Amino acid sequence: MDDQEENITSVDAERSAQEAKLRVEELRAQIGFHDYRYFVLDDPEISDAEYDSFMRELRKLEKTHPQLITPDSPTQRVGGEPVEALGIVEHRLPMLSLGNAFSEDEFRAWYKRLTNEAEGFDIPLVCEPKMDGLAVALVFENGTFVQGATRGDGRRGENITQNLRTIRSIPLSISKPTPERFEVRGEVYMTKKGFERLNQARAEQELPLFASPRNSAAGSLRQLDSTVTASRPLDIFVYQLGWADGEAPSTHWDLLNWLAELGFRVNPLIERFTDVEEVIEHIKNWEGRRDSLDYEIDGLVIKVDEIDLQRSLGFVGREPRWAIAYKYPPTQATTILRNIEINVGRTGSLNPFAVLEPVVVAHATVKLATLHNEDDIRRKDLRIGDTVIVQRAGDVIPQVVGPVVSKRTGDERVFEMPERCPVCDTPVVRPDGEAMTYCPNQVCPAQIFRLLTHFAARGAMDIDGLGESLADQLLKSGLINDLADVYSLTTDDLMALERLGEKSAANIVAGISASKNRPLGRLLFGLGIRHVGDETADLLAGHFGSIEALANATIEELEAVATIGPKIAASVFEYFQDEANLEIIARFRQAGVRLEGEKAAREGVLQGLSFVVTGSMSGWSRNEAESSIKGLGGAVGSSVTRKTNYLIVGENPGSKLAKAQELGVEILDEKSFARLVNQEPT
DNA sequence: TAGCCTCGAGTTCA
DNA sequence: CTCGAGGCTA
Repeated sequence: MDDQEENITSVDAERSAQEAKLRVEELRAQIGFHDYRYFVLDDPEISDAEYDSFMRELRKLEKTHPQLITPDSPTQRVGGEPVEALGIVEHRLPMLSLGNAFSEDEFRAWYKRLTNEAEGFDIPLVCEPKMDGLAVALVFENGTFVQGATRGDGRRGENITQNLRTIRSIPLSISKPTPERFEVRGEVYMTKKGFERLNQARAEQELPLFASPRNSAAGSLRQLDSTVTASRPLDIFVYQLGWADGEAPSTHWDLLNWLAELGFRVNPLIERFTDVEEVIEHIKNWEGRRDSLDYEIDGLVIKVDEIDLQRSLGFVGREPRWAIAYKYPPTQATTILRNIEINVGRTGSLNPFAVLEPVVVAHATVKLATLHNEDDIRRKDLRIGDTVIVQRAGDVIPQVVGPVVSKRTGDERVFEMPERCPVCDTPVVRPDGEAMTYCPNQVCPAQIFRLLTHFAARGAMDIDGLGESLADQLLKSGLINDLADVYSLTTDDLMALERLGEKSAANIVAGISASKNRPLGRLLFGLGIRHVGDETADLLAGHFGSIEALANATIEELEAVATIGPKIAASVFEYFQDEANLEIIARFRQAGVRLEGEKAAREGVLQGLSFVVTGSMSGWSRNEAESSIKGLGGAVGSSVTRKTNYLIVGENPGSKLAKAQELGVEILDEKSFARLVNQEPT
């Protein structure tokens, strides 16, 4: 009897679990559909009450059958534990930036270059508003949203999947057939209204206000606790397919429509044109109307419609040639140029900057702006006391555009470059033909200070805890006089400094110690040799393999390296002729700082060879290809020259192929490349 | 020698 | 993000 009873209940339980599963799926589909109607189409089909009752039922079922909860359930948009830190996501295909056109002429020039390559045919173009928000990449697997990331530096971004799930117009699962895996790109933004409401609420709670819709969208997306993100009025427009394992439409226009059909929110203002003149008309049209939108845009993006044509147009550097951002003039403000002061850089360059009467431009208060050099000030005819026009380039970097001449009173002073270094009083020099004026004193305190902070900075030796303020203290106290002194610092030395306890002193010493093992390229970069930035430093490290070898290289040997010309060669050569520099390196050696390259690089099979990559490969991203070349000691160039040893050709190669054939550079296809680096594509 | 492309160096503000 | 400058090709 007992047995039978148990059987019956377990059968019941099974049946009800089965039913619950079906009902849960049904509810999710319903809710997904109504989310789409409400948040994407802005055209709800049912009342809020009906919607709520679906949600309630789903929550209840999930509570009694927790095994049915999946991450793509609408109940999971909000919630989950706050995370400690946002993870890092490598983009399978880098997220690039766009070239800019600031005028009709620049835009026409861009189009002309396209038509030249397309043999004079008219090229259909698609125009879309350029949202002032944050670019994100959304990855879908089997129709389910599985990962979302910020653009970051383009190669890797932050994992904000949980935060993106809270944006209701992003479908968590797609009911229509989709490629097995694909990535959609879009811009997350906040409406002007939403931003104002948010700030109002924050003002009432006496919380600090956000500066702009863009800033608050950025802040909201980077929350560690997604419930905070959920409370922020974010939305998204998708505008591109990153990549897809499967079929996708062959024009950008069709692609956008397809994305819309899949349930993504696509900006309804997107238009397609077959004639450039129409595009220009459209651009002009929108300039006046941009304020009427409830979101901020900083221009329009114009893309080539044909995706095949996009592919064959390819890229220049990090920018696609098949798209351009037409930027509306940035917002400007006028203020008073109070003074022009001088910073002394690491290279001894005297860099004038404007001290401005604080003024709000594009949501930020501007007080300072770089003025680059003497010529620039002359060219603009800026005088101290002038009323000047200020803007933020790319809505970020403050820039003095020029004086308002009509506001001159006659009391303005013309700027004169000082004749002596403002820091060490050494007479300055301006080499022939150069725009910069320099303080020639190699031990000018300003130069030493900048050199030290550069040495310790992130891209160089990356010494934790050694920032500007500590560098300043160390130099002033005389604990450090040159770079090598860094490695003789003790915790006792540091504790003698103000406001430094035992713990932080120990941390700094540990940071210094950890920096001894940085790759050779980082050290070379940190030395601050003129014309040797991070790229050239890596190149030299890979090529020579050790400081020793580099120091002993002749000018000819240096110049033999691709992209090293007479100037860089001379600069490097001279650096190692200087006794003081050699002594510092000797002391690095004593302190145990690594002065050799990576083993892989030095013994790399591609040592001394230079490569250029063109076209796209199926098994490698460009980054992967380049890093495996570099990992084996090879150098990667961006254009084919006589010094190039191999051109690696993927699908739809660009003009580099022709050049390589012309110059007789050896050409490798993907397979032979994979064999060469002795590694199957990933 | 001009023109294109990259790299280097200095920079702002939240 | 900007400008300047170096390297390289045409």
